[in-house]
Amino acid sequence: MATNEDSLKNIISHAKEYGFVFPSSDIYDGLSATYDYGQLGAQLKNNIKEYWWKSMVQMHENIVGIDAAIFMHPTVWKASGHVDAFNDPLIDNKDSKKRYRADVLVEEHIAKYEAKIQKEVEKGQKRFGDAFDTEQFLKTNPNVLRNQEKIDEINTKLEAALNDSNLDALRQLIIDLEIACPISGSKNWTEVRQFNLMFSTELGSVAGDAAKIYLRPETAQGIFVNFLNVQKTGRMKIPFGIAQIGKAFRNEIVARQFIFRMREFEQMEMQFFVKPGEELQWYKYWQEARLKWHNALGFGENKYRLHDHLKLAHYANAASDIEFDFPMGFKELEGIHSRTDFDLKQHEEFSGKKLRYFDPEANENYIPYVVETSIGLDRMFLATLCASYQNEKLEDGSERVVLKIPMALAPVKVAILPLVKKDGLPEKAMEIFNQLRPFVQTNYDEKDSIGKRYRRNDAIGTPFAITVDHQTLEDNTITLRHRDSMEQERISIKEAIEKVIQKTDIRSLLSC
RNA sequence: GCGGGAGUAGCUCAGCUGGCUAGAGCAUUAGCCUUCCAAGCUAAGGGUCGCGGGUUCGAAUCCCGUUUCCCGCUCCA
Repeated sequence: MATNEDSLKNIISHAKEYGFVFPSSDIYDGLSATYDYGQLGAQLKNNIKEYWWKSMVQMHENIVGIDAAIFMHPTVWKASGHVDAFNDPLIDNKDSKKRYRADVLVEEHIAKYEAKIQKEVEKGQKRFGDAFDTEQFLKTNPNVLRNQEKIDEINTKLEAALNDSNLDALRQLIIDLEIACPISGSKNWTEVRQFNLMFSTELGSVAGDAAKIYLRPETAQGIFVNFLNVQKTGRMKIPFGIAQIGKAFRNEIVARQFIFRMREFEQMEMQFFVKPGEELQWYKYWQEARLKWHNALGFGENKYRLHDHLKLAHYANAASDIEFDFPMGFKELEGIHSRTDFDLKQHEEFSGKKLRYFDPEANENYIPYVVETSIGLDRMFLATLCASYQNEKLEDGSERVVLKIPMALAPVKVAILPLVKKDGLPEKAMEIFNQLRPFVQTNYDEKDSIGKRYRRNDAIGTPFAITVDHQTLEDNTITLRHRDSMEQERISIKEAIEKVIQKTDIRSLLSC
């Protein structure tokens, strides 16, 4: 375990040292759980996006991409359920240091009374056997009535407190009921605090309830509200998908583990609209398709794990995560959800607009079902970094740190290195540099010994190095050095250029 | 939000029973050397010791507060 913790630390240091990820506002001591992507990080991130976008949009004739605004009409979040569900009243027990949802504590308390009623019913059944009339019993038994009265009373108070967002009343209710912490058994509670997972801000210069809008907590709703626009203008036929890459914001209580959980993050989502009844077979299809996408990167199948959700969100009828083996263990990387027609139906209701698809073959219209694939871009970035980072022991006993980033994703594809800084070698190297630049991200480096420059490029994951030596001036051959094997081959400049361009092309990942 | 640990140069850290101008290695820059797998030579730059306050003749070091990061709990559509 200690080694895993160390390895995340090493990766964080490495990411900062080489310009992949910096703490945001670093010179002001950073901002909690916010990070900036540096010169190499931005490049790597863009490459990941490109891989995802192309495999979704370019490789599927029935998937198109959009880019919706972060600001959306406030009612969107009422319809989606986020306003209600992303709003939790929380309370801490001061002794056990445990945190609970205040309303859940009360509900669990209510459940105790319900259990008592159930017990009475069972007792009654035993005593009276077949002659027992449950309904009659519930209406007349004094013990039951007393408990039921309690339940009703608590429920009334709980609802009143929740509806008025009266946090003090909620706390008072917990104290009056003498609810104790299940762990410590203590009744030493903090204040109840409201945690809203959505960031809000004001639209326009006049503040007020009407102008209060949210930063989107997920990108999916931007797709749902554009369902008809895209379907009509793109003449899309079901099944079809809409893809989107964009930022989302959640005011997490604790955001941690480097870029794994941030308050501002980027999602790559695709909502696939299907005929009702066919959603589960498409769900399976996308599960497999997405695993294939991950496995094409070659990190190893054992790095991934499929985790089915047992407890489903209110909108889903099937859900699973693709988990990745991060240094801190297997964690969610991508979610695949069968969202049914929940979202479109809700938007129909709240907007009053029909969000239906007319199926010409069946000659009927319906609200499509939705299968969603949703991957965290920042998590994908972290997964790539973690899987690529290796501290290798070489045969001669020395060590090297190398990022074995898949070639197509590597921020820099090739380094052009003159063996020495004289005899016209830099000039020759520059020629090659300029030839390659229009095609791939290329670095030129003439400082320090050749071995040192190789190591520097290993550390940022450059898959190829082209070394220009004296022989190059005579016969136009160079040494092509491979990052992963450290092997070298002597080939012509022309061959080397072709090889580098071909091997690092994103197309090598897209063949399906 | 609670508890634990930490914050000193770009990175990794030493110094921290208070006391000269705050150090090392690596990295960076310039020059030398010219060598196909780091760690050759010379020189230089870089730090208000996370921030604020206090104690003291004197604080990186002691005290208080605060902030950021890591770990655990918690939360996680």
